[in-house]
Amino acid sequence: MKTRDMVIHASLELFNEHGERTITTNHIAAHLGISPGNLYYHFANKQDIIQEIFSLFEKHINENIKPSEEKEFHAGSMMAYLDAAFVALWKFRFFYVNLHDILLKDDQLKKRYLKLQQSTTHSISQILQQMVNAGLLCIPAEDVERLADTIRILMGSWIGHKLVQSNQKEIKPSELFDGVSRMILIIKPYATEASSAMFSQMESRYQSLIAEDGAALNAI
Amino acid sequence: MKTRDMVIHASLELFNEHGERTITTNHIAAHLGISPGNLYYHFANKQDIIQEIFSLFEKHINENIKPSEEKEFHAGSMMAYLDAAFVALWKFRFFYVNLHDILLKDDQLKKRYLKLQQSTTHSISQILQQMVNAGLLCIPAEDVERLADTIRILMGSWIGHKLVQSNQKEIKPSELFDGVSRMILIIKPYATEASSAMFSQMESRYQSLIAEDGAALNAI
Amino acid sequence: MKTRDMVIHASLELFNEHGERTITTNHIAAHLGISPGNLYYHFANKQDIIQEIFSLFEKHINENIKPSEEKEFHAGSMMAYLDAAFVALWKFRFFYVNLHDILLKDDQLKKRYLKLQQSTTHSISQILQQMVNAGLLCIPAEDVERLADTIRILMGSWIGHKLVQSNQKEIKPSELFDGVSRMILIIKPYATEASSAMFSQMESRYQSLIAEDGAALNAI
Amino acid sequence: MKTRDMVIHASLELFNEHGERTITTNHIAAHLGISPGNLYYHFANKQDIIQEIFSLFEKHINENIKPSEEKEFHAGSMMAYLDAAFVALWKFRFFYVNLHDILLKDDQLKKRYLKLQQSTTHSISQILQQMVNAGLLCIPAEDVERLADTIRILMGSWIGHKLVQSNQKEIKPSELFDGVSRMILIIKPYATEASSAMFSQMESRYQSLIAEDGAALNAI
DNA sequence: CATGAATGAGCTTTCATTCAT
DNA sequence: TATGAATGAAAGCTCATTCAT
Repeated sequence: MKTRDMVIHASLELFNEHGERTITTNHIAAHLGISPGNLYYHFANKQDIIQEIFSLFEKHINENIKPSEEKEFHAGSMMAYLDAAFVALWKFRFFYVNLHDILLKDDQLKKRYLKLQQSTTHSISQILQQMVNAGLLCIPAEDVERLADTIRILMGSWIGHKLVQSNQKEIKPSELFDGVSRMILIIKPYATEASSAMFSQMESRYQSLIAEDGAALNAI
Repeated sequence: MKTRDMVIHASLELFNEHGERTITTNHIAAHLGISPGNLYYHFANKQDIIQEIFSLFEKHINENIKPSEEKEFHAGSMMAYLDAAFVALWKFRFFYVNLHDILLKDDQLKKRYLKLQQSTTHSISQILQQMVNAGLLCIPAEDVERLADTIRILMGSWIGHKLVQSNQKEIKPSELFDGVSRMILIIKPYATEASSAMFSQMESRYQSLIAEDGAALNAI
Repeated sequence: MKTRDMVIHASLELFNEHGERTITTNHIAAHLGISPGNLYYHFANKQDIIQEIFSLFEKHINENIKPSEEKEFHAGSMMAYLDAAFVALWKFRFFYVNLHDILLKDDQLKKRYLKLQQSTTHSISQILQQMVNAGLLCIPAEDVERLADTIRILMGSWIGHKLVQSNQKEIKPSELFDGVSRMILIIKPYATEASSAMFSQMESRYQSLIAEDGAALNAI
Repeated sequence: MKTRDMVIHASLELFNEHGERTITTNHIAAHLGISPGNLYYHFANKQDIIQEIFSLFEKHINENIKPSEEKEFHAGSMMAYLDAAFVALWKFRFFYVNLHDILLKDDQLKKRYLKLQQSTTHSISQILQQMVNAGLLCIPAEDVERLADTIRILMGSWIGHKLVQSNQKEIKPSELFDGVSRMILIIKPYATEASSAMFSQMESRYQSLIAEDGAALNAI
């Protein structure tokens, strides 16, 4: 791997584990066994590294998280979306955990973040609307977008809260599943008769995953 | 006011406005026109100040935010609770905005925070249960606590997200009301026939407050 | 002496001896046996120190270098002025030797410098005019100011050039006198019959001082 | 053009425009679109580049600035000399503006500089002596060399002072002419009756050039 | 209670220079 | 000849904290 990429990945790793505030550029360089000068040969400054991590985040999302494009709605597509979303949040958790501080110093990054936010809300809206169209949900038309936005906010804060609650630095996959199940909890009351069985199935699937504390996501 | 209290209040103010990361102990002392030595006479270190602010937060919550103790449920009691909660979050917003960093270095504070969290979730559970008992909500018994917890998380992150989204440092009261209305959005689908009118009323009340961009909370 | 003043004087000394470019704030602190933090407790940054040295320079000039206010011109007053001026330039030589670099980064200081320059030119003009009025010089009216300005420039660059020419870091007082004698050289050709004797005297005085390589200024 | 020469010329250009202190070897390489390694293949270090620029300076002077070799003195020859000298100073201005710093670290260059200085003073002496011989100036024999040296110093500092005084990075040709006119101002009082008309002519020529702010030197 | 000077480790960043290819 | 990644010492500066008074 090229030094530049090594820096990006090491930074992500260290930021995630110890927080962006704690990790200095010297820490990163030392961790990789390179000189601080070399790090600054590849990046203009610390923010620049963060921006590059954010680019990785955007790429990850574009490649892994897209609402299904099929006309017919499959129950699995929502689950797939949520699973993927929580994995993404976990992989880039330092960002969400320090959102305010990071965006405070970097207007450009803030703009990129807000754009991503918008498109995320849009994706969630789309999924909800698909489900409405399929007769699986019954949401007042004027509430769809606000609901989608609320779900997005909740997703973004979920990992931060889990991280605070558990004393370990590592999060267990089951805790991610718990996040997903909260989203389902929010959506479920809008279920129609046609879909309530499906939601029950989904819930029990996640409950058992949580119970198993499964090693399913170990490969993350 | 005693120096000790002045430090606490000034710190809260400065942390809220500029972020805990930005505000140094010297800033606080200079802002008050006292010496750094004096500040450290009253506090062991910066964390100590934050702990005291947290005490203030606890006190504020205990005094202002309690689920109604009446047996019968009044629609107003939920609104009162939510209003008060969002005002509290706004008053101590720096804390929620930097939650992770602050708790990372301070295990004792973390414990206090987790305790407060628990009791908050409990309060929300209680309110939900009261409403269930009053026939206003229909929530599966096994979901009440998880729903309450989810609402709490959402509340805790609301202000952080608003702060990121709006470019101003100040938040408008209407934005707090928007937060409340999101909570209602989450609860509303559980409404029974008996209460749907009430929820509609509540919603329209907040929508108009948001529209007014009311000066109602100016006295905060 | 207060730390603040110690820093100013040590900086002046070190800048003069090794050049402003070479001397870092850490050098200054180490030289005084104080911590870098302490230095920055007293000064906002390196430029701030330089500004304070410049204030010292202004003060030195205001206190020591003023054209005589007497109506009648005494030969001694010009000599006194020139002597004092060259001593001042010597004392603050680092500034003139790095003029361009120093002013490039500091617009405020540049303004102060330009102001001082103006008043210096004005002082020299005044002296020349006094001598014209006293019938000691014969300078076309339209040339007085340009001549004064030229003399000022020459004075400002004299020490720089001497410093380059001599290999030692120290300058000998005789070299300052050489500077003065150059000024006299510039003015002398404008002498009238009435004053040519006086100029001869002045010249021979400085020639003998230069020859002596006198210890006269050792007390500087 | 060979890489080596490209580096020399680009460095001269960048040093002149932004100052030697500001321009790094990496700037130079980037400006030329070559690698820093390549630059260091051609030059041992930064000083080496400066030395080469100085060689260019010497060459420029030898080719363009020589006192007329004719026995008889023409008024034009002094003007030609001064014009050429100021153009040379402008072309290599970074050197004079940072003289002290540059020579401080490089004894070899210092020796070369001192040699050039001597020969310059000699040239000016020669011109003055020619004019004395031609009965155009009346300078005491013992003053000729000191006067020449003084003129040289003044010339060397002229551009530095203009650069400080004007806020622009560019100097106007008229400002160079102003420099020349100062030299004439220094020499003029030594004029004999036979030459005073000539000096008046020269002065008015430069005054009008200054007034015109002429584009005459645009081809520099 | 209060002052304010002082500490010092450590931060981000720079830049002349080197060296394997 | 040329590349460009890499070095590393050192720069200016910060800030939570200490301590003599």
